[in-house]
Amino acid sequence: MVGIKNNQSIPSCEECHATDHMIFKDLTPEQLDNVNYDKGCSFYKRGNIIFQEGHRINGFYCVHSGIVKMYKTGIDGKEQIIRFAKKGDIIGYRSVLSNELACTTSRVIEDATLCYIQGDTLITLIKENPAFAMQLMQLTCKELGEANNYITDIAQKTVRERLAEILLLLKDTFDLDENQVLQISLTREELANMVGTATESVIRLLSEFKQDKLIELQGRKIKILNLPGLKKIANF
Amino acid sequence: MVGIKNNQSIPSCEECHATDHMIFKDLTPEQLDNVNYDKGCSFYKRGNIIFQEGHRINGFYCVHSGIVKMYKTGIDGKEQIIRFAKKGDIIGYRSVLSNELACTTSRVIEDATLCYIQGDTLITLIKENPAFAMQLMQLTCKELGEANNYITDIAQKTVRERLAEILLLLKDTFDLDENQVLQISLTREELANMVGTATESVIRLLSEFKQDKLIELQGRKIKILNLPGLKKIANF
DNA sequence: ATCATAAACTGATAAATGTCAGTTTTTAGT
DNA sequence: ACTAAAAACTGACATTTATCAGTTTATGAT
Repeated sequence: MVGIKNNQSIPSCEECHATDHMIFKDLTPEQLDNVNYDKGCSFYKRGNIIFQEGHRINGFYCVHSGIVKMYKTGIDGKEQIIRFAKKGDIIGYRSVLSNELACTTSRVIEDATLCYIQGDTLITLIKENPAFAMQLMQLTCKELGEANNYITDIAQKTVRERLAEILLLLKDTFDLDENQVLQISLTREELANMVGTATESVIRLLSEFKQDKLIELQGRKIKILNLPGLKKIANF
Repeated sequence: MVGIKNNQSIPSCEECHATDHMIFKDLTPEQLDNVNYDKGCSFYKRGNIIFQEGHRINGFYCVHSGIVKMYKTGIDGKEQIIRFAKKGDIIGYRSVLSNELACTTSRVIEDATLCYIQGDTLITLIKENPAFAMQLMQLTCKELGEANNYITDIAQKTVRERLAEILLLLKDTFDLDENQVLQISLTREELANMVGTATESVIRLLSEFKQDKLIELQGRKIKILNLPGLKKIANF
């Protein structure tokens, strides 16, 4: 069955399906079709909130385009960015599976289209398709491993080392364009909220990196000049 | 089938099964019996290593008694303790599921008996028993949520706040005895490796907490005198 | 119970990072 | 292109935390 809802405004899962890390890659054509048919799609502008920490969500979202940041709100409302989601990534599934309230807020940082899929659909797929269940578990385990690494980094590395590491992470996640410029635009405050430091510290350290010819700065554009140098600073 | 291997030296899963957070609680009696039959058990003395970061493990362990610490080794060999495992907890399952090398080392801190279960057994159970699969996913999701909380804490709270929080965590995980003494014995260095700070800082801060009548210290025994006071410091 | 060893503790000092206040530049929306 | 608002930047200073070196005490194996 091909979903009759498919039209120009509702992108087909097929599009995301090409993405290599797509979670639905183990679904049968029929199962994928069902997801495609059941889902709802929305466009979100930069700054929009998809869901908020502490709220109940009954389904999860799949990012079709754009970039979403996931963060927790800590002391004095200071954000701690936990991760980003881009095309093919799913967000909110943790809350559906563990039946807990959302533990992060997700906010659009680059205009995005997201598909909403009912929690029941996820549960049904897990029961019907063990390969999909394994895929999902592996995703969760991978995220858990990364979280553990991040804990160790924040606990043991200096702010300088962590900032270098975050730049490398951003490079791996969002790539560089042909001029070696990071393909994501973040404010200094957002960088600080990833690193876990004060905005002023990020500003000062970026300037240092620039002076040391490791990077070049033009507004929010960050050009990577010396990758090995950054890796050395980050202890990689 | 009741496993013929069961004898005094090999504890039955039934014993752990009473533990409320036991992961195998959704198994059918037959499935539990299979696990019980297939498993191998070993006794480990304090200080023994169960498995090591970076090594391949083909199965996972279930703690029957004792306490195990899981840590990553960071800069200059400094440990970062990620979590503890006690009766009924399973360790190493993340590596089995994600098919990655172990991302932590696990070392016994209180003499322990652990059962070893083949990875295949876990995979089979996931495929056979969707309820168990869900249970396991929920465990992973819960750990992931906790990891995210921890990231935010380390990134935003002071060492003082984190130490108070760790004392509260230890209280919740290992309880207090009738004299309000923490039922786990950790060195100052281990506390520092949980908090993510220097040993000397933990020593000084514990002294401060003692002076402020929040706790009492006798060697490694920590007696909680003022729980609300600690919660206030930890921002809870 | 003893004893060697490891852990706990103390003080002095250095280094990293946070905070605050004010100025300049950039960004995003009309 | 214009412009208000937000973000980026700078410098001075405060605070926290780490480091180092040395002393005392507790631990756990025999």
